[in-house]
Amino acid sequence: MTATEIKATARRQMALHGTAGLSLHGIAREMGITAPAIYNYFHRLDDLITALIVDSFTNLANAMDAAGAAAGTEPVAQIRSTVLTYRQWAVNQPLDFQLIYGNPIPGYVAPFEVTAPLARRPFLPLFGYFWQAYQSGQLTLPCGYEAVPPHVAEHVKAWREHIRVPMPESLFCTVLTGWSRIHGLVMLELTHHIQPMIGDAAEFYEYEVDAFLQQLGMAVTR
Amino acid sequence: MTATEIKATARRQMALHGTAGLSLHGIAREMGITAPAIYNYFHRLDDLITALIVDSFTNLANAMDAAGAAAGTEPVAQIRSTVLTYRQWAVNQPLDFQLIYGNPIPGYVAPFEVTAPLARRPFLPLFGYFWQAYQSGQLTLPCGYEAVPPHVAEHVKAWREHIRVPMPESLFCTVLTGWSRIHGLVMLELTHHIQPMIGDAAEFYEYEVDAFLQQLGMAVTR
DNA sequence: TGTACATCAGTGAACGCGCGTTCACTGATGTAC
DNA sequence: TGTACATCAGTGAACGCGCGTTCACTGATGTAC
Repeated sequence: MTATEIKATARRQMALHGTAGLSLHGIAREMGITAPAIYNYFHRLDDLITALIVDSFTNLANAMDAAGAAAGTEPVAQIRSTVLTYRQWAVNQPLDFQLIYGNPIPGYVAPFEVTAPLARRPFLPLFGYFWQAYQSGQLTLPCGYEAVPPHVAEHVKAWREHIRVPMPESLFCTVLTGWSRIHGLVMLELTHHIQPMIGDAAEFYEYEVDAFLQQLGMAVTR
Repeated sequence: MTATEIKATARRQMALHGTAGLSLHGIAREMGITAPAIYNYFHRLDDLITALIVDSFTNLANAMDAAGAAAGTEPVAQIRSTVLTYRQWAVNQPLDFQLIYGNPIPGYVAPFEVTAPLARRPFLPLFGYFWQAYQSGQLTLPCGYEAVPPHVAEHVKAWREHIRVPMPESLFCTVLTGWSRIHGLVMLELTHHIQPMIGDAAEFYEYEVDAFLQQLGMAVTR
């Protein structure tokens, strides 16, 4: 038995009973061992959950990185591929996605110093792609985003240094609104709120991604 | 004691322990009664949860309706006010919002025939406002949304009849993407994923709402 | 005004269950000589 | 090749706890006569 097997079983348990339904007894039962055996691999249940969260962020980031890298060197294609992978990953392992972007698990407190940098990782390449497209003149700011409100502008100025992409605040904010647009669609799909209205969530997602890119003046060539 | 008091206590319990942390014993403890007493008001825990969900959808819809009605008769103002209320309501009672738009509660199965019509209610007036704005020529379709993909178009054609708003598929879809845009922001705010990046979530939300309206060609007068 | 009765919200004990965690232990495996 | 020992993953019993739900009950309140 290894920590990896325990985590894999935990993921199956989440799929069956939700992120809040995770339990050492339940995992042990499925593995055919006793619950205390797990303590040889994780000090506490919370540590196992943290490990699962770390894995999820890492796997999501890896999937998005790989998608971007596989899409060639054109920013439009890289962005499109990365962003389609965001949804695909969420749909493929919805519970892992819920673990990092859904309701917190009752009683569990995430160690912020561990999760905060990981939470940024999936999006760092994306900022790079957008910055590259902006510099090469392929990207124009869509209307409505010129005037960044004061508190946000101030905050973003400080934060932008972190990711070493010296893009204007308005572009930085536009990229973030792009994230929220796809995130909203994914969440509404995972909670089954949007399917009744549009039928094919994958198709609708692509439609919205392409609309966003088009609004940035980035022609989509498929 | 009334069913209303039980539900109010249940909401406080959710705020403390999350939606998945709801329990009859916990509610009874806070109310200073015994758990079986609650069975005089709700047949099962699941019925209590369903009642909470019904209340949440109703309260959200009422809040949005009131906001739209209070904003006058100009569609732009009505839309803006309704949509700002969407976030405000979520921020004011985040657990009620999680109850309807977050992870499902382990073991609980929602009665679809009850919740499905309720889930639509908050958005019906919005479709009306958009339709009105479209008819009066105040609204122009933003670029990127002209070509609705085939499966979605087919589904929407059937569905549109439900809400008796004969708008074109492309506009219907645009409105839905508007929903997903604000929904994504609210979810990222409630799970504390976007504050580190933009600082002031309320300000950023308004910025995005106004950008969306502007992209529809709807000038915002505050 | 007084008595008999029905109603019914809430009690308290109990049920079987699952939980996280501890603890002393077993028993297979590998290492040192 | 054989013996003594260390290592350590996994066991099994136990702990105190909280859970949803049932059941027979109590005791206050209101009603009928």
